[in-house]
Amino acid sequence: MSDLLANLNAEQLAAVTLPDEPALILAGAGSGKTRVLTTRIAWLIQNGRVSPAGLLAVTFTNKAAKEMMTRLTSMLPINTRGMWIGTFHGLCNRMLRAHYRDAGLPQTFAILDSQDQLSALKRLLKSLNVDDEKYPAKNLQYFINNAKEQGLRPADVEANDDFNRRFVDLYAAYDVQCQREGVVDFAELLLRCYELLRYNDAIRQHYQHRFRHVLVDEFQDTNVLQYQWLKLLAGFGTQNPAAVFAVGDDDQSIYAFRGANVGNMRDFEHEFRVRHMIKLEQNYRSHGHILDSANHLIAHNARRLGKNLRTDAGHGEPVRVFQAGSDGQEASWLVEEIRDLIAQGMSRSEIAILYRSNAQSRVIEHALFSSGIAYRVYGGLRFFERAEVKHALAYLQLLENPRNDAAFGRVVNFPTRGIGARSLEALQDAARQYDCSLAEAVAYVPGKAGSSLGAFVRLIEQMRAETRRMTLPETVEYVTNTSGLITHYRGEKEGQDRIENLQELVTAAQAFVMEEGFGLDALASAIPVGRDGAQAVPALADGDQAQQVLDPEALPVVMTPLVAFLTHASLEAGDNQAQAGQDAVQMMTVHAAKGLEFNAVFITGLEEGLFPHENSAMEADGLEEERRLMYVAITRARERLYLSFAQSRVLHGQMRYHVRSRFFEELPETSLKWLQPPAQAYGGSPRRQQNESGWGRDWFKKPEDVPYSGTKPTGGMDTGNGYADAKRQAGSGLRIGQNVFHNKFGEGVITALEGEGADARANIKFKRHGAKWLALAVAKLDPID
DNA sequence: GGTAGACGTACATAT
DNA sequence: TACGTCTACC
Repeated sequence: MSDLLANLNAEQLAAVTLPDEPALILAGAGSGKTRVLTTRIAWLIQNGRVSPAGLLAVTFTNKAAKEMMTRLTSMLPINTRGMWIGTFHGLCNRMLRAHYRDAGLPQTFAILDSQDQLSALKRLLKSLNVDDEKYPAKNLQYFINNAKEQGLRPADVEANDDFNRRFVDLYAAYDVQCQREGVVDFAELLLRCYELLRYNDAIRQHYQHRFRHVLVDEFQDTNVLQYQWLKLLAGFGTQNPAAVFAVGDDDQSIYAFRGANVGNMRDFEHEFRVRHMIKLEQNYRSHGHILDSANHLIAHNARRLGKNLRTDAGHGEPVRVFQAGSDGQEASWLVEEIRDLIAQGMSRSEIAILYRSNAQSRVIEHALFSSGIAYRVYGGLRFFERAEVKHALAYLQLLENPRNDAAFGRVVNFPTRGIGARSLEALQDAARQYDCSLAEAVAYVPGKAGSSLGAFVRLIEQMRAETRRMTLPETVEYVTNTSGLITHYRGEKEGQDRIENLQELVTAAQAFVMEEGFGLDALASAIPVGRDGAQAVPALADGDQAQQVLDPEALPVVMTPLVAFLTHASLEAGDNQAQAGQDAVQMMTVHAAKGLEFNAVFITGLEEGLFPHENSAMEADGLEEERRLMYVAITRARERLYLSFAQSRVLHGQMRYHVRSRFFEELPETSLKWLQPPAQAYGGSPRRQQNESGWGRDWFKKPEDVPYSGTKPTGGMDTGNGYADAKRQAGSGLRIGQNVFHNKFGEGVITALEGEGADARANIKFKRHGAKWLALAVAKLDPID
């Protein structure tokens, strides 16, 4: 029985077993935060303090939510699927689906991701003939999201000048457009759900009665609206509020740019009269020098709740610091250090390379690639964000809701059907005139344009009819074929990859229906009845929501497999690379690294202007946020930490010269090991002298070993080197049977070789992309073992 | 009406 | 580098 509590330290134990009252847990990096949160849930359930249906736990990322469910399943024999554990967006979506009518939404509302939102805004600005020089869609997007994150509708936003008034008007027009099209953006999910709870007494009271415990992860990253939502849900100010258990770390607040408000922690403490505040300061992750560095650094921030991490682990290795002449040298040094680590037996996936912005990854990728070190880059274009996948999803969205103008506009002429800009303009005019959706406006367009448009609408209708009795994977496959997408890409020279992604989408649909418990034979567009033993659907069909919400065990599972899949695609953009699971060095931004840990961590590009980023200087609290970001980066490391900066680097196609980051002056000198004399920084002065540990490798003596001398006018990593690489490869003896690594296709094996010199070609069978002929003069191949 | 190529411009972090 | 817009030409 007490198994759950075994191996918790005193602080953790106290947190897990707190009474049913508001609590704030200040959990330092690596202090077992997730463990405390999940053990708390398990303990509450095991001791009968709450039923699985009576608690709600919310996180920010899908990854964290999944992790929580996995751990919970391993602690208790319960099915977590029906539980209210998820992200803010996921949980709000779920509530909105269950109460779509009260929320004023169509049952099958679609979710816009940031990209979709931006194009919706561009469309709006165009239709209103707004000068996009003066009112750029991006600024408008920022304005709207910012307002929504504060819980403000257009009428609530104060506009003190004409310029701002225009923004407010556009915000209002955007909301009207979304409503007409039946789409909802990320911020709207939260705001709409908040309003649902706020203005509908029956629903609010239902959830307030139902959730006796509300647990919040990463509380420091909540925005104003999320906090308000939590207060409503937890019945703040009512007779019988839920116990809110908030876990967070003010030192790790790094999302101010998307509305995170660290002040929520203080507000929570005061408003909820928190009597239980527990600090988890015992760090189980990092060696001493690493932790000292983190503590020293973060002490430079003024506004903190105050916390100091301690560890029982020894000092470990000092933090290695490298000053490179250029970004290319920095990358070469990384490669050498990583080789050493691998030689010492560290697995690649335990090594992470972190950087401030995604653009920095390329030079590093190139160096790793040339050295044949497998790597994986997080971020960038993810699976569900790819153009061809989005096209297929747009067709699927039209099956659910033909009024979705975003989806309609995306594919009405893709593949091309003779519906050009002229026809579309006529269609948009008609839609405006009759105040209807594009699909409905088709009837008003005369002539040839009208008939081509009509044919498209009939195509969609036909697809809807034909897929009525299909399962989700069948529907996806049918749509990719019948839409003409596959045929279209077959005719394109780079089309094969896109076709494979479309096939992958079918596979993803198969996996999805299995994982989500729909099963392989569930119809795509039918609401499953009795799933998870839930009986939520019939009540909804009656239109009697009160009945449904009064049943505390009812799980509002009202999504059809297709709607659920589309939702999944919007809320979880998926992974970006095929080689998951492969033992590869991990590359990502510091933001993306939050919540993760690695044996060895490289923090690169530690230069003024980059990290701290130059744009941060413009924001209030900007520098402190950068420092917290650096704190997050440092505390990712368990055993080894490496810091590097380059005096020159190619950025946006231009050579830039940087001074090393001020953060170096904020780290404890005794924990650092400079790998060579800290030379005169550009425009700055050296603070440090050589320390006792001596110099590292002398990189400056062997410029010929450095793939990037930084002398090229542009980044140009693909130019020039290709042919030289090919010669080197030819010389290095590629042979049949040889395993190779390709940047794009991943691992493969050579099955044939042909031609010589510039004509040399190899047939390679790739694990994930099938067989391909690649010209050695062009393809970048590296032998692997 | 479709399409390929040239040109200009911008670009931090992300559910 | 990557994407939107413009232009020439089919």
